[in-house]
Amino acid sequence: MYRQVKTTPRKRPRQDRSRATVDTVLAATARVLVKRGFDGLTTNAVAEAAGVSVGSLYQYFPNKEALVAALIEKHVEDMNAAILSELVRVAKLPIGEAVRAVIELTIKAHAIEPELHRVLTEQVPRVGRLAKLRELDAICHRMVAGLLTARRDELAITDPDIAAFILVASIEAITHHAALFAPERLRDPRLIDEACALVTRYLGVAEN
Amino acid sequence: MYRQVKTTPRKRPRQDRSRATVDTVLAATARVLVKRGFDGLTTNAVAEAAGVSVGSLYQYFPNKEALVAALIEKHVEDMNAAILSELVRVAKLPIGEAVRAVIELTIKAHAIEPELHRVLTEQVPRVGRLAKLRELDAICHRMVAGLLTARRDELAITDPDIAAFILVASIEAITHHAALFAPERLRDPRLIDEACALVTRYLGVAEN
DNA sequence: CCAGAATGCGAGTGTTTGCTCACATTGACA
DNA sequence: TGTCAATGTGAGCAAACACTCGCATTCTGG
Repeated sequence: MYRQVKTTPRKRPRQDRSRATVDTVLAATARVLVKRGFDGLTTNAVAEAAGVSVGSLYQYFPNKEALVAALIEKHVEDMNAAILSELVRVAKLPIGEAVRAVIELTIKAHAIEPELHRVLTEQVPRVGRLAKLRELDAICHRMVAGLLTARRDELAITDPDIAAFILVASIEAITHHAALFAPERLRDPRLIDEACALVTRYLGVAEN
Repeated sequence: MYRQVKTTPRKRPRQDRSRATVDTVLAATARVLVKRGFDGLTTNAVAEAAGVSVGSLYQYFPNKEALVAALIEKHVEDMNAAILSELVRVAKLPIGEAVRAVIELTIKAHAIEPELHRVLTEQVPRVGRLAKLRELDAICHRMVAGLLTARRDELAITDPDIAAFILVASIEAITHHAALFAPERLRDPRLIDEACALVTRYLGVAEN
């Protein structure tokens, strides 16, 4: 249906030199995206910004799509890692605190390269890159569903799966929306309080 | 920062004939987008699909951007209209019913040209088209904040503005997410029940 | 019925840009 | 130190595609 192109690397970098090249190119891709926007992202521009020749770029990325795909993958992995790494610790806290911690984690994750995040979500077509997003989304979903199931007796929910779906979508959207449209709200403690209230009241947990 | 191009029509269609052309072209744009994706959207392809020459197309749309901009504008207006037109009626219902009605309206709005909706959200860069989106979002936001304020004494909220922000973002996200990633959920009454629960519990309204 | 405006046409043009390839340089390993 | 693989180079090619322009057709108002 949609034009689908290969985004797997053409060649594996074997020496340190070439690994550095790959990193430089990816960093340059991010810089060009932020500075010139998606329209201004040409392979020549990226190569120039990276201080590398187009040829070298094409040694490791089969096409422009692959460049963007790799960048998106890295970015969403970084964001997800920021949340998942702490989720284990959070699991041990009392529910009220756990909820707040998760929300604050989500906000913190959105503070990772925010300009890049904005460009990626606003401008970059997600053709053929949704698989990864869905995958990470599913991981989040399962983790939250797990947390809810583990404490099921403390909560007023019927189906942990549906509850997780609703909560993940809501918290993500509130954070994302605030980050893009009203960044000042993210510093407003009332927003965090209300987001916590949304979750705790839904879960039937006593508010502190 | 980003490349910004004019998207205002080059010429106003004055006769019925040309108004029909404009409509045909827009409809063709939607068809091409759905069938070939954003990458496959070329002005020549649109003209051909519309059974019109490229020249005619350029009489009314100064460039390809304008084509897409007009389509997006129409689509979001259609979706917003579906919600706003009913919102007045809803305002008179008892709160529990009003909440459910709004949620069902949101779902119904997402059933308007769903394939087009998917392509527009997944593939089309929103460069220079966010103003309209923010504007309509702000309208929704104000309407909901108004509803909340009007019934403030029945509700357990402190700031109707923040509450509206949270609720609009959440309901939109739950619906959108379900529509794109798990359409079968939209037919699951439990999802709607739980979404209602999320809102009513947050607002401190007794559940039925 | 006619003149001028509005609309429609589509082959062709100019530019942009993704990507290649023939060659140069550097590193690994014996 | 020599050899081959790995890596780097960038001028230039080829294709795609947005957009123009000179002309044909249709409509409108008098």
